[in-house]
Amino acid sequence: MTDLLKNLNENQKAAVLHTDGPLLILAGAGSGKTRVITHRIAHLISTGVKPWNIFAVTFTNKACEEMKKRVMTIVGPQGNSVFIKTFHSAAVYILRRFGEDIKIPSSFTIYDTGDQEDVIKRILASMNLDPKKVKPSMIASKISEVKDSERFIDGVDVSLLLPDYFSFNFEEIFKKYQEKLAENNALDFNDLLIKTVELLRNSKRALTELQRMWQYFMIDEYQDTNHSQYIIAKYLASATKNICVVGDDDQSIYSWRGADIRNILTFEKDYEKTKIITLGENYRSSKQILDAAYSVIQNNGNRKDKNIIAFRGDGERAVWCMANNEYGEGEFVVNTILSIKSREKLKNSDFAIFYRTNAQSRIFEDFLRRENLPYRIIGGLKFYERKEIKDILAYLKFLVNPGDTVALRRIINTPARGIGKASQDRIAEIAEKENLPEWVVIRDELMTGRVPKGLDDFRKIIVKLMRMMETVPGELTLSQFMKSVIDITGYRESLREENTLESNSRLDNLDELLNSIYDYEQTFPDAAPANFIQDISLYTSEENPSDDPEAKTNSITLMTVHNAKGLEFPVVFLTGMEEDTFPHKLSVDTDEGIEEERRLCYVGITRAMDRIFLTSTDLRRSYMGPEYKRPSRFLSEIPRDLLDVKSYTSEYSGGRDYSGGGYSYNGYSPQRRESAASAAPVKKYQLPVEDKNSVLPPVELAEQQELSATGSQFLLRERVLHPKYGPGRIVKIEGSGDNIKLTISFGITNRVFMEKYTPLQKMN
DNA sequence: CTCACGCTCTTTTTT
DNA sequence: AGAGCGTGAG
Repeated sequence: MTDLLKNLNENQKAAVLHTDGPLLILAGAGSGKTRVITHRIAHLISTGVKPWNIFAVTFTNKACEEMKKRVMTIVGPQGNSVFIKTFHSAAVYILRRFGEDIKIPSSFTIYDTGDQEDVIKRILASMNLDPKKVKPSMIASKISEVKDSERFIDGVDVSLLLPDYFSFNFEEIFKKYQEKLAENNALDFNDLLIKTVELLRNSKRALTELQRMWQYFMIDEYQDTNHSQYIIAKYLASATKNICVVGDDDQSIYSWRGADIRNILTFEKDYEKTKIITLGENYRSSKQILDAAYSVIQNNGNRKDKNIIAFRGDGERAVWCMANNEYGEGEFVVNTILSIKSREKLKNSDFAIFYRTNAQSRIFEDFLRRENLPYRIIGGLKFYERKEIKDILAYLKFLVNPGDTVALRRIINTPARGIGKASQDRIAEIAEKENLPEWVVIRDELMTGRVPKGLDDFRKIIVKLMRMMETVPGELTLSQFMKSVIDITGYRESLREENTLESNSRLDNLDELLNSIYDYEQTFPDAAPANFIQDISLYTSEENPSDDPEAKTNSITLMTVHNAKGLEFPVVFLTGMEEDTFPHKLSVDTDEGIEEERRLCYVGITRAMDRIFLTSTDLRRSYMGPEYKRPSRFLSEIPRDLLDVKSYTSEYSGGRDYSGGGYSYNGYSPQRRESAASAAPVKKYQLPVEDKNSVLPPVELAEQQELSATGSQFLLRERVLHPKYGPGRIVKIEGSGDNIKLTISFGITNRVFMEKYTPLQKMN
């Protein structure tokens, strides 16, 4: 067992050896935190603690997976018996076992954000509120915010928690929402935690039982816990007080979700005789990277200053590359990857591209595909959020829980059976009047008047599937049953008939779903449909289930900075380092907002082991049109001697253009070209000729603008007056002679005209 | 009732 | 650039 401690420093050792009593580990980035946790688990087991007596929770699915993997490598198969979960899945486990004590049937389903919004939409409709003026997503996040709040969890009435500035009755919506969920036997993400708190408060039996089972607690990312998570931990650990929490206030990035940084700052007050251990040595990043990261985070006022010691040598300087636009940024990133790969023996999986928002991923994907570089995206468009997957899972949800009207609405006319809105409303009406579930109205054929033919089909399909499901698992495996669901409902058939590119990809996705169910039942052979449904809802942040392991290890990773927490890569690209992108526009108004963005930036930089590239653009297109960008303030917080500044200009524009006069200019004039040492352009793309000039050139390059060689009487970028559309600007000239086509931008929209037939007037 | 088309609005991070 | 909605034809 001395082996276990061999590769640890003094503080890490102390943390591993302190097994009994409260322990607070302040673990800076790269300080070997996960290592300590896993070794600590191994050490506990080696001293005779049973694996199933250990409870370890992390915050995200990915971190959880990582921890499981690493525990398994150290302790072997008995690692399987250690309870390692996310907070939410731990809550599901607890509620499934003991929820009956507070009247939560164990068959409850979990509503994700989409389901929540469906419920809210229907409530808004019933209250005659315009979903355009009152956005369901806004209501959903407000509801979530209330439910996350400390006072709500401590029992304060909703009416006292609501701001009074709403033009509508929020309280009524809230109450109806809660009723609807109860009616549907559903819990949302907040409920999982809240109900667990309620259970632990009210069920002595549950608490005793759980406390007997779990005697050692470990909570990772403690700075990200919200109030209910804090309470849950407190209840569970109250018997033994063997609680070890790990965190770093500099990496708190979830306050918008109710995470309360005070939980870590006051831990020592909550638990008497807390032992505090600081892990201040960074083993991950080379010194220059660490210094850059540190120079950023130092600008936060509200933090405990810590002395982070770089263990590694100086390494390479951080690079800041200013690109002319997002295509330049994408090209720079991909070129740099190719260039590094050609010089150094690095695998694709050694590279990661981070961005602030998921929407930024697309351009990187395009460039990576172009170069045939395999990549995988974490988060973003999630597999289980695809329409066809949600549809089929909605069938299963409904079969398991026929009270789930959200699922019913989803499937009743999917595929189309001629049961339209009118019929659906009538069913709901009858159900309301007779005080029966909607499904019973359908099942017992209580509908009067004109009954759509398809309704009878639907009834038969559901009854048949319900009978079939009774034989699962047993006669039928879950995956066999799900295959039947896809077939019997006619879903597969309707996609086959469509026979488009899209429908075929949907069919593929359904096969992937069946594969993932098959995998699931290998792990849990006795799993009933209900268990599967419950597990799957929490699985949403997982990547595509069919990603084969090979691809996983040989792919470049793309993800948001939030998703990057806890991970590390030899080469990191932190992209979109512009004001209003990172820090994000919606966070810049408050000091707290800025500080959280800064912590996020710190998290991003400290993921890098050997090299970090920060990129910004001068001009970025969004759906609002092109916008001039100023470099992120975080860049200016890094001293110049820690930054290698480059610039990169791409002529590629993705076949689109930036022109049209309508872009906003927020006062920044790019005066950077003097340092224009172009970075590692390994390879220029073959550009379609007509794309060549379609990027609006930077101001100082404007004079280099070539004259159009097509024989047009107009010049590129010339201002013209169109008789019908008014003033515009020529952004593209194609063809020659009588066949010249002009693309003219009028603010947001572009239109193409034949020069010959269009009476344009020059405007200069 | 369904489908297709065109219009509008979209602006963060995740369990 | 894309989703979601309303409208109008079949």
